Amino acid sequence: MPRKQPKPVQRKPRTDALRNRERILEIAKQAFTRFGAEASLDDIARQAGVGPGTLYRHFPTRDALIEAVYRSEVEKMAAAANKLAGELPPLDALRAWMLLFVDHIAAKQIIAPALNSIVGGASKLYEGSRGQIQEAIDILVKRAIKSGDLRRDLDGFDLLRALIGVSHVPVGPDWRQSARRLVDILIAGSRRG
Amino acid sequence: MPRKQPKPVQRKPRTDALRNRERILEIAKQAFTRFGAEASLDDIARQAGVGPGTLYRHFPTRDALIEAVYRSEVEKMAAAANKLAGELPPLDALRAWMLLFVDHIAAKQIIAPALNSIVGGASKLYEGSRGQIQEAIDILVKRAIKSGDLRRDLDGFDLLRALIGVSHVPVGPDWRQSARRLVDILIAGSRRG
DNA sequence: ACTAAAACGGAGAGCGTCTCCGCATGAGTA
DNA sequence: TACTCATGCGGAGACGCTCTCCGTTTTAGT
Repeated sequence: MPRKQPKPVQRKPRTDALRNRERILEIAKQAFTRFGAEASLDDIARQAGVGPGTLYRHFPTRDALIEAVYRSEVEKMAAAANKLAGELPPLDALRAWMLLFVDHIAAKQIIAPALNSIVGGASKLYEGSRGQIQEAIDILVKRAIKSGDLRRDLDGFDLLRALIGVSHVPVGPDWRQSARRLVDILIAGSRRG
Repeated sequence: MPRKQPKPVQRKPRTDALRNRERILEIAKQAFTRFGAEASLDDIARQAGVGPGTLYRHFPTRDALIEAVYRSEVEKMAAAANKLAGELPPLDALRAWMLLFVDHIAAKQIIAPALNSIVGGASKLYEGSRGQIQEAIDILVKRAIKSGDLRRDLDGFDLLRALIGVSHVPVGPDWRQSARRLVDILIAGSRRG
């Protein structure tokens, strides 16, 4: 009998690793906001005071970094869905969430390509975030279908795609109004016919 | 008195120039379809049998090339709008055009980022194509408003954005169905309330 | 045929991505 | 505290892409 089992150790992650991870995320957030999703990763690493190797170890792909940066936003949207579902009538809740979604995006225009990656990304990496957002809108849609407000054949994902489209096309000053109009159209068109 | 005026010459463009331009467009079309809007321009040049310099002289920016490649598609969409407007009742024409739009895009999935550039692009270069597409949908929307089928506050551009959104998010096998569902929703939501 | 304008195309500067691996550091242990 | 080795660091460098510059070639016009 071995006295020391191979120890399924899960050593505490090193503090410098954690520190670096945070630094990178912080800088990346700024960089993506300033320069869009194309920001130079080596630049981010440099500004964060780490080597490129470190950045790539933490986030193997650009997409992984993007997802990490926006993960908290995604989680906020998911939380909001639950909250709204508990507070408002089905249809109002859905409308409120959709408006929240576009507002949220309008606030940080740059998020759009990122979101696109998250929702559409083929990579397994996104499964998590995509799942969360999809779940969020599904909760609201299903509830509104059950209550009889919406057509039975409605798919939340379709709405999501339309929303992303709106946020994707860069646009002038009437951004917000345009977005609201579209949400109205989508909701109106989603009602039980 | 100068015997020879500076001759406002408009020399016939050299045949090799034209030939190269066509070659580049042809290859670029294939490349964008295969690899998306990120396809390597030097590669395109190489395959077209010209130097990078030649490609860049004809199309100073990647966007310029993209627009040139898809210009004919844009023109097709514009022509279709006119044709449909003359053949179908207002609402049917609009629906048909929207379906055509997504089908057209579904066929060459890769077109989406390009379209995005064309519609949203800040650069003056796009003015032409954007104008054409916007005009196309506006014709149909305005007609349907006039006939009383659609809400008066509808903006064709809003619909366009939604459509682009749909085409933008890469998606699996149910692409087409999803697109049709969304068109239905948009049309239903656009009716006079 | 001749010539000047037009177009070509490739070498190369510059930037970005991403990997590899020798070295530094800090978590566990006594 | 001292030791040790897994863990993490970071920079050098290979590679690919974009875009420019400029000497050479080609062609339209005469």
